[in-house]
Order: sequence, then C-alpha cells, then structure tokens
Amino acid sequence: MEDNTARFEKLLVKNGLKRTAPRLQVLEILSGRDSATSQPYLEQVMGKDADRVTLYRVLQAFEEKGIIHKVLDQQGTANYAICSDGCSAHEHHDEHVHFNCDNCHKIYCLDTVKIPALKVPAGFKVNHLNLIATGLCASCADKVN
Amino acid sequence: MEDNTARFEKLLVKNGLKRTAPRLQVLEILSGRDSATSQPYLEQVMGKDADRVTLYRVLQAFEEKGIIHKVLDQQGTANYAICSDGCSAHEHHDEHVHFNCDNCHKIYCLDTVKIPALKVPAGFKVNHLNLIATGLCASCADKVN
DNA sequence: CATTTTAATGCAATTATGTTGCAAATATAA
DNA sequence: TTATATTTGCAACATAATTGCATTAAAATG
Repeated sequence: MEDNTARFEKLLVKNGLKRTAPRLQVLEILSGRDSATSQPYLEQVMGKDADRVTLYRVLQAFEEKGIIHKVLDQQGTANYAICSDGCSAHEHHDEHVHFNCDNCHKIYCLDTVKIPALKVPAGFKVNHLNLIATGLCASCADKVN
Repeated sequence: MEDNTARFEKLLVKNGLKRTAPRLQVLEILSGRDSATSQPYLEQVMGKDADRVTLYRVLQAFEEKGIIHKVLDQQGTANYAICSDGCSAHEHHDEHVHFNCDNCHKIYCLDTVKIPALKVPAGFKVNHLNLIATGLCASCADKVN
C-alpha cells in the first residue's frame, strides 16, 4: 500500500512524463478518494504546494495520456478520476456511467454499469456516449431515512 | 408565424414573468434555431440590446419556470433550448438524448430518443438521467464524404 | 388615466475560472 | 558532471459568472 509512490513513478515514466512533486501529489490525492475529485478541491488541498497553473497542466497532461479522465458535473465543474487499466493516450475507455449525488455532490464512476446502446436518427454518427445520472448515492440515501 | 410574439407573451404571463424586451428577444432567438444555443452566442447576438447580467438572469428565470432547459456541452459551456410542452416550473421533462456534433459543435435535442432504463448498484437512487452523445450530426457526416 | 406597487434592468464592482508567454528550476540523458 | 529537454512558477490577461444597489419599466389599483 505504501508502495503507491513507486507505482505512480512507474506510471509517469511509462507515459513519458517526468517524476515531479506536483504530479505525484495529484496521483496521491486522486487515488485516495472513492469518487471523482473536483478541480477546486484539488486546488484547495494542494494549496501553495503547487501553482494553480501547474495543476491545470498536470491534469491536462494526465488526461491526454489516459491516466485520468474528466467528468463534468451538472454545474459544469471539472472532476477527475483515475482511469481503469484499459485507458491509454490513444483512447479512453470511460464509457461507464457517472453518478452525481444531489446531496453530497460526489461523483462516482459506476464502472460496472455499461451505457446501453442507442438508436439515433438517420445520418447521425455516434462516437462517444456520456451518461450522468443524478440522485442520491448509497450513503446519502441511507442518511435520509 | 408572426404571431410568435403573442405566443411568447402568453408564455411569460402564464409563468408570472413580466413581458419585457430582453425576455422576448431571447425567446425569439431560441425559437428560431434548430439546435441548442450557447450562452456566448446569445450574448453576442443580443449585443448591447441587453446587459450581460440581464441575459444571465433571463436564462435563469426561464430555466426555473421550465421554459427552457440547459445542456452543458463537452467543454462545460451552457447551451439552452426551448422545452417541449411537458415541462413546468415543478419539473423538467428533458430526459431525451442530446447530441453534440464534434464538427459544427451544435447541440441537438433528440426528442425522439429515450434514454434506456439503467441498472445501478444497490442503494443508489436515480433521479435524473443525462445522456450526451458526441459524434457527427447528419449534416456534417454528409459533408465529410 | 394617474398613481402605487412590484419586478426587472443596467451598471459597477467583485470573484471564480482558465489561458499564455517566459524566465528560472529541475529531472533525466549523455 | 554537464548538457538538454521538460516542467514549474509567476505575472499578466481573458473569460465567465455573481452580487448589491439605484433606476426604470410593467402591471395592478383606485
């Protein structure tokens, strides 16, 4: 478990990215959470450890390499989660459902839920599907009772 | 066709909103388009006819009343489309698929395509589904050939 | 039709969010 | 250890969105 750092270093090298403090920190934070993490939250947690601009660039680099994927919540805020193994710079495989809790505002990657195939009007060519469900997550639904 | 204005005035009154120039103008613009309209586009078209702030407030009021609905595109930009008749202040019925063209960036409301039901993990309570498909719209797919 | 009331607008100021160019610092290769 | 290529941090800028408040305009009232 504490070998996280070693694992992250490998991940960076594999993607041709240098092993730098801000990058390791972002991976550390994201991996320690059970839901997608918003850009503002990351910014807050990293505090003065890294410049705002650096954070943007780290996230952008990670997304391009397929290390993380971005989900926009209902407000249009960017949230990031570490990709499952299938992803690469060439192609993301994040066609799973995202669940945005109305109460705690967490965004969960429901990796097990596949997006159903879709019939679109003639002529349209679908490339990518993006499904966000909103409602109450298991933990919040519980509390309401 | 030119009775649009009368129709819009009714719509406003029905929702307890005063008949003002900026509101009528927004309805006019939105109704004249075949796809959802971005906030920046509206702002540009309205020009100095209305203050930016007024536009924000008009859109917000319309959304609350169920007159229009908001769709975020892949960049998180707000786009607006007039709701079909089923909508009201109490509840939006915009659970149709939105199609975001990678080429022309238009957002189409595919009213005829219903979002399929979804199986989520135990405990999660789904309230709302939001599906955005990306790819090429009929007109752009055509041009590519 | 004049007046009162209420809602909506426009403006100024502020905050949040995201981007660019460039010099300095740092990681890796040589 | 030095060279090189990348990454960072800073400053400046650009864009998007929000708030408070005085003014204006719409509808309700008498």
